[in-house]
Amino acid sequence: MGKTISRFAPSPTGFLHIGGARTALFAWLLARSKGGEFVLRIEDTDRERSTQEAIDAIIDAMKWLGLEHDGEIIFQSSRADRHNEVIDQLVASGNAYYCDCTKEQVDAMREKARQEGRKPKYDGSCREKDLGPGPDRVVRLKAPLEGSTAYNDMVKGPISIDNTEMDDMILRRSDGTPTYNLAVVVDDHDMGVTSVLRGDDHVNNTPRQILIYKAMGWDVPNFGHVPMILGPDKKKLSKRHGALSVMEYEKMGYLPEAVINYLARLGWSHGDQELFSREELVELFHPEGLGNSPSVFDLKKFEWVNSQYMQQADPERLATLMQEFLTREVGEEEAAKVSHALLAKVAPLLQPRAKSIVDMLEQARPFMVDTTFLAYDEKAVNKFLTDDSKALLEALAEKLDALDEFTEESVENVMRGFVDEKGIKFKEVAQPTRVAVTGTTKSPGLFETLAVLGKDQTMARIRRAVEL
RNA sequence: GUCCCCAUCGUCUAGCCUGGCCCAGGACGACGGCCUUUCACGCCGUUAACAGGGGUUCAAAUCCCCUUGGGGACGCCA
Repeated sequence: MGKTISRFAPSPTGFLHIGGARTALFAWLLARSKGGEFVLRIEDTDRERSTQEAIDAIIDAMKWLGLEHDGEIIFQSSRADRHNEVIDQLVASGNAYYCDCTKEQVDAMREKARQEGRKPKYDGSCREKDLGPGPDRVVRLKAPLEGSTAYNDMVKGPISIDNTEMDDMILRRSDGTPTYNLAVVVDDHDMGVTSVLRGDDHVNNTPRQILIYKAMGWDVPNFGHVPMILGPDKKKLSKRHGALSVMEYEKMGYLPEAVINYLARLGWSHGDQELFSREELVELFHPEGLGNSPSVFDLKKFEWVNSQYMQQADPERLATLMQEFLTREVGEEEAAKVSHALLAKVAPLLQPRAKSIVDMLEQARPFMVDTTFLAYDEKAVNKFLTDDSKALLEALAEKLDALDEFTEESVENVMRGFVDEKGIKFKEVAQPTRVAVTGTTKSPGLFETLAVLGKDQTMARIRRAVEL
């Protein structure tokens, strides 16, 4: 066996949701971990439902996640001629045949079988008729009538099904177009795919596809089927059921490496390890670690994972992201009023406190607005900006105003000294100052907050607060 | 209906293949505490699970069978 080639083959009927992204991630990891290739094929043969918009959305999402594919993107719709060529070969070799049964006739066969408690299937009445091409005729695979088809699933282990369970599936429709199962096999074979990792819902297709490989005399690739993702109610996650586009998570301010990490741990494990860098994932991934039962998407844990990455992230990068989000929110002109440098100074203070970029931006608000626009929380004001504390603030302001250098250290020295001098507890002046300067009772450490705010803003805010 | 797959704390999972180290470990959450200038972070602790029943065995979460429950498939959709 040569190098591992895996693939991701979405049908472009909508955005890339979290389940699809996870499948793509595992396929990507499989290839990368073995130094192989990861190819992308768009299964756009359903022209009714496929849209360019969806194709773009899928590509964008994969790009955001960093799941780069090798080579050109293959569009299945462009390969119909090749598919038909294979079908003709199958007919010529006696592994497929024309069938002129109508849909109604086949439905009747299925109904009858179901009544009799058997598996509903086509009864093979045209198998030996030796029909040629003709209008309204389909081509069916001449599937084996006995024995069984088995394979070793990379995640589920050995799977075997009696051939009597399968009927002679249609390879070419009466309108001349190839069917999905045929197209997938031909494409995977032609692309040299050695490992097919896909969603659970394809387990039943696999033996059928193996039959086609065998009929063509092709090597059968390795198959693996990953279980689906469930919503909090244990129901399958679907578009209308909480399965968000991965780009929705981007909009909510989650980091792509957090999405990757969380998704990887959802259904895959490596001992007790929870946090994995992309490099570690590539190094440690192997399909044996994939779980075989469906898992529930847990937003709380995902948030925790994201907060871990927020803490580790480069402040410069966070500042850039905050600016992007701000731009989306208020437009370029307004966003430009907040400097990158300021945001980069604020970010480290907020890193242990923010669980997403959106959250961080929200908490950065007091740092971004000018004193005149600072919003004061009514409760906080009533509780901490009393007459007594205002007097204290005025006295403190004088001391701060005398500072030449307004740094964390100098501010701390002044405040500590002030507390000693007045014989009060630090808390007694800390909370009023905090409220005066941020408008709320919650903020990063006082000294760092004042230092980042700078002398001018600090003084202005204390003065404004005293007047409230 | 028939076939296929699945089943460990609320959730993600380790352990299962190669029985004993498991009266089941980690993580998130929840709860309590510590730290502390607020809020977080961090740290410490508590909570909580082998779906049920039969076997096999000196010994079963681990092997076998059955039941139950969940999911998927049975398309001239992908």
